[in-house]
Amino acid sequence: MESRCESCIIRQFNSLRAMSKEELKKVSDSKVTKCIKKGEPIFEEGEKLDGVYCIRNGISKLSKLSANGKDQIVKLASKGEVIGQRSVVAEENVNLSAVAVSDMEVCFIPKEHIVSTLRTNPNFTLEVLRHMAHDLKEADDVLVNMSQKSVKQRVAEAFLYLKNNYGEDEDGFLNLTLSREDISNVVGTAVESCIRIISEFKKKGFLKTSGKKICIADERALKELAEGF
Amino acid sequence: MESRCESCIIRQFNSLRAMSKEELKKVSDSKVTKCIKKGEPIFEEGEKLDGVYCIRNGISKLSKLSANGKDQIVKLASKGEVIGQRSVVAEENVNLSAVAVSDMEVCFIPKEHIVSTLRTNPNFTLEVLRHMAHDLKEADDVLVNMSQKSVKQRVAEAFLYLKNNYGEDEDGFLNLTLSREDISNVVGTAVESCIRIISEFKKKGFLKTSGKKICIADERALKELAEGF
DNA sequence: ATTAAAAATTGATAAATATCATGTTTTTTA
DNA sequence: TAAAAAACATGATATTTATCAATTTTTAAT
Repeated sequence: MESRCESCIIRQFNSLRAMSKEELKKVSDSKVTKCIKKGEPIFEEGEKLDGVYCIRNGISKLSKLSANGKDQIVKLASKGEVIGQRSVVAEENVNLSAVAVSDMEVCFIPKEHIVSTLRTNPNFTLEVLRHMAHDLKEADDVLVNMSQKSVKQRVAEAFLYLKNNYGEDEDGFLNLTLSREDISNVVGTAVESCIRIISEFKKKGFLKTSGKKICIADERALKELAEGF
Repeated sequence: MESRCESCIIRQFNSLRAMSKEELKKVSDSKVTKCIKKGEPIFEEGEKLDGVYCIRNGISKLSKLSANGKDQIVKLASKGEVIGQRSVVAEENVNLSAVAVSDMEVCFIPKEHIVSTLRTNPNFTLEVLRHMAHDLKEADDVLVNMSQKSVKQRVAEAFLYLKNNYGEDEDGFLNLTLSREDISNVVGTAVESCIRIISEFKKKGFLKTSGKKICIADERALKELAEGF
């Protein structure tokens, strides 16, 4: 199960691909692979991180607790993404909590290797910068959606997002099943409101369910709703 | 009025301070200083930028048009900040429009200089990366505020923000006066709702006005409201 | 200085969303 | 497998916020 970073495909999707052979070797020698069960935390808001986590498998929610006690999910991160990078780069405590929403396998990489490579390998630094620039744009988009779209539109978008990013199984059900509470925390709404909207979507034939699994039955309708027709 | 980057104090506040003497000289030789009147655009969403803008004076709103035709202000940028950097780094079209909310003086720096320095000077790249990491954290915070606080709380926060970041004049009025519409676009609400809340704050003695100028009369009350008491 | 246009304001009303209460179903645990 | 806990669901209601309409005030243009 343990494998070398040098031969890890996951790496190709993130900034680690800009590391040199030697740098990668050091990372590989010091990395620790961990299994994290659904529901378990990887790190918590406010902690000081000693490294970053490269996701080999599974999906994590990155969220922030607000003053009123609600958790806002800021981002979902999955295979190939590196989390904790922002706080290591900025030399600050993490501003988000990371909790597994499915069983995960992650590689912990001590920050020394990241920091020293940042200082010496401009290709790597630039690669990290590009990823961060991308994340920043996404954050802007999320903000605009949040402030300008209705809850119903945001719920519709959330399901489309889940389909586009994590796909569906052979029977057409979404691969990633989030609890109603998690969906509410992505969308930024009360759980009951979220549930009501899901019920409405089911009645209208936009969604179908089987147990906990959800299936997008009318993608076009959801899209039109999300875009605002 | 024209001056050399090498001796510009503004530079100390942004990533340009990590440039070497020679790099800075090239930048200084090719930069163009521009004056932008209140209300005029610096660049528009979707454009391809040929460089970045370093703000010497004045304040700009960075906003994004949503599908329903409303402008969401994502950030206010002022003296010392470099705008357009994200899109130059990511080699993408700008995702935000920049419009002056007060008279401005900016220096346009052709992107070649930024890009080549990014490739060769890891200190500079790291400095840009740190700034971007900071912006990303701020974006997360804004998102959480937006989704978890009421409009009233967000309006209160907006005024506190204006005071903390741009200060007040000798008579206690905010240095930066935004139109009601701009405030609404920061807060993400309808203009009428925003005006009603400002009226309420005036009645309660939290704010005072004189013509267009606004004065924070009871900062503690606004803070408590914003924090949620 | 006069007129036109834009910005600010207020009221009335409708629509969206949250909250509270309660019941059901599903999952977990002893 | 029974009991407890957690997740899901729905109704009733309150609260928040948006929308529409009309008016006043301020700013800009001729």
